[in-house]
Amino acid sequence: MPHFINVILPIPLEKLFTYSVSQEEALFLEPGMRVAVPFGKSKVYTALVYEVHQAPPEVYEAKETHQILDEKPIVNHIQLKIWEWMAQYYMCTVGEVFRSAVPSVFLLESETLILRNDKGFFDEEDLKDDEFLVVEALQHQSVLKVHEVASIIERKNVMPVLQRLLQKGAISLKEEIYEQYKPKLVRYVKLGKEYQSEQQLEILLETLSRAPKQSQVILTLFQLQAVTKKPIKVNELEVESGGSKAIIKTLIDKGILEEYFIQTDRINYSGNVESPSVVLNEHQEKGFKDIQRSFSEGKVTLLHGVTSSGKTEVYIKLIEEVIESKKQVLYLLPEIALTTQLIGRLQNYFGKKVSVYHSKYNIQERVEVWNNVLENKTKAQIIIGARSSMLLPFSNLGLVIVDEEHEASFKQYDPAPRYHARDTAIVLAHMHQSNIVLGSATPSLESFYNVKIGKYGYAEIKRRYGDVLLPDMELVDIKEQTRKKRMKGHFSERLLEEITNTLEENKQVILFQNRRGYAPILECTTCGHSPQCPNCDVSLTYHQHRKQLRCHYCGHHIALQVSCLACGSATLDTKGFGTEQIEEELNKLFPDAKIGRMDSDTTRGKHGYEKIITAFEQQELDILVGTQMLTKGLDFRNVDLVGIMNADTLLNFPDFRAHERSFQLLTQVAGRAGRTQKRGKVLIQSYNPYHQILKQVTTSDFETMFKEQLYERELYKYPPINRIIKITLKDKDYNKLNNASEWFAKSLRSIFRNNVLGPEYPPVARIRNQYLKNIIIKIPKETSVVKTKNSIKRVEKSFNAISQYKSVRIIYNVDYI
DNA sequence: AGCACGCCGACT
DNA sequence: GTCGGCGTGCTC
Repeated sequence: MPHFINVILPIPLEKLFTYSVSQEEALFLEPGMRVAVPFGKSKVYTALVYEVHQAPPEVYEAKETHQILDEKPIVNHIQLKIWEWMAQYYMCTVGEVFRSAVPSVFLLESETLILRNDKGFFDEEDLKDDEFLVVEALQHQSVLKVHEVASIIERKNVMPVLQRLLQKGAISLKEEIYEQYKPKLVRYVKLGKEYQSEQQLEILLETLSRAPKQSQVILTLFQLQAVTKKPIKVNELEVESGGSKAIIKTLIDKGILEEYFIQTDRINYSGNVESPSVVLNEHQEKGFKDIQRSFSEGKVTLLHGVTSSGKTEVYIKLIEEVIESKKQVLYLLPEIALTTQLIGRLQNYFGKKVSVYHSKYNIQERVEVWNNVLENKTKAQIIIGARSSMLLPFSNLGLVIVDEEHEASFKQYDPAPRYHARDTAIVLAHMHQSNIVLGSATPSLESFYNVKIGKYGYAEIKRRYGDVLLPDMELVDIKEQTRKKRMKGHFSERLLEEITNTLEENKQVILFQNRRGYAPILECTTCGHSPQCPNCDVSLTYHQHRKQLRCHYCGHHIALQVSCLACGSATLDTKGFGTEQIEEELNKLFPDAKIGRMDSDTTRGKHGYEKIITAFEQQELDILVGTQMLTKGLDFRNVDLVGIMNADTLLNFPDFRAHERSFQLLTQVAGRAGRTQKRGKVLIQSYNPYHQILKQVTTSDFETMFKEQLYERELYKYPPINRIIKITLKDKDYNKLNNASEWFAKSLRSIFRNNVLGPEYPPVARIRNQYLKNIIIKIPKETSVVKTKNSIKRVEKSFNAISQYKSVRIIYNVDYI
């Protein structure tokens, strides 16, 4: 009886693929193990076993499995279940989920290697010039890679040449798979075998008497060994002896020292566990009790705590209870809120049980966290991480925390799967029968709505920690000020006054401007022209520090122009402003103050934030200018004043969520002020200070904001009352795209009537020379979401049957944010 | 998604 | 003539 496996391939294809295996392999294999399989003409892919069975495929012959890559499954059955749910719900393939769920090193891909064919006999005379070049190169180098051949013969398409060489018997090809994960090895040294005894050592030192540095190294090693019985690291020896790498290397080469390697873990927390337990104040305690009550009813629970109310302590208390029962904990945060501050705090309580997982960690570290979770190790009992950490191989989740649940960055935008980590985590928690709490100072309308209709439980903390008052908020009308010419750059008199006062009191200031760079657009005041990106339909953004104009979509950049490209006049001026410009203005206005800037330009890299945050914490900086990065979970003790440079850019954003977002963002930024004792001050500059949202922010009136926004969403059939799916069509041919999207929208309209919007061009209608058009489908709450998706898929099928539209890409974004 | 195959215009 | 660009179809 033959045996087969159905596998998931990491590509956007709906189907599973069937390969044949031997009986032994069939007995050994389990779902969740990786296998290498041949796919297409020449490639070898990493696939994941989905099922092992004996039903031969009917219409084709299954290829043989190339190789088994795991001894045990690296993915468990709950993961396979959640992947399928994600693929179904977010309208993508399981393969795409597979690709983004596992660390990239798990997905080995083959590379074609070109080898010399020693057995073959061929006539060199018979070779063409480029063929000869390859053969010649193989005389010096036993193996070549395809791209190396390309550079040798200076051509792009090398396969025909290689095919000819293969036929002539000059070369052979090999598909090699690489295991990319390398355990971290630490290098140790010990004395060589012949020199272990004291006598021999003396003789040795004698012979080295003319090499004082070398004998010093030997002596140090001897002393170190006497003190500790542990192995001696090379680094350690180098530092202790004052020797150099070269000296140690010489000794190793001579055989006097012997080097060896020990595999270590990259993830090691070496700090002390300081706080045995948290003590909650009465408000936190009440919140905690409410959460527990809601959990006992089996409900998803929203923790609504004002900024600085100490939600983290409540989480810690919840975690404590769960780890007692040996279950796993997942603590999800938006990427930008994953700060050293917070990680440090959790490690203080839970020490080695905490592991961190997010994209700034290198792939090797991610593999280790993955394996630790898979093996349910104690060191990975509590995972704190961004969106993708919910895809780790949990087998035993007891608690999921989604902090800052309102954050839009929980939704993956590109590539597929375009999933919302909060919503998916709820499904995941359900599969694990785990509790889940969503926390925020400014809950999303979705979650609060779910509380209102009784679907979610609710807990609240209304007071700030230590009973500190919420900051005093003031709106500043900059329209009036601009008219009266009272503005200094982008600063109103009120804001300057407050900054001066705050600095005089030796307190710190945070200024918020939700735009990085110097100014978004460079414009000619004579003709109104502003430089555009040639590949995308956007104006280029001006970057002061590099004297460049850059496109934020495709990375295209040109040097800063002196005169207008259209009319030639030297009357170029900036329009709009970013953090960089604010920083510059501050330097002039407050020459004595130390000013820092925090945005994605200044916080590159794994430890990017830390430097700036630490500097500000330790009061090396007086004023910190930043984008929304500033809003997340940072706890600065000495900040008295928060200034919002311009609230209007947020409010006028063309999106149905703009008002909700503005409320959240402004409230969160304001929450950075006065977190201890003294009441903080917040100034919001705006051209439109009578805007409802601004009023609601200043009075912290979440309920009214919620009611008004919900009313509007209901009126215009937007979430949370209705669901929406955004369909993006993409093609490089403008006319084809227009026809195709009209066709698609028309077909959809025949089913969903006026619940179809568009097709419309997005704000940026062309990116990387690809034109874009959006269609939005609103799904009324009484309608089946599954049926709707099936109907859409059917429309797509007939669409794909039209040959002229085949090249048009279709992208689904379910619950588009 | 990748990749081969095949057709067609643009050059060595 | 050959190269590479792009459209099309297929992958167990």
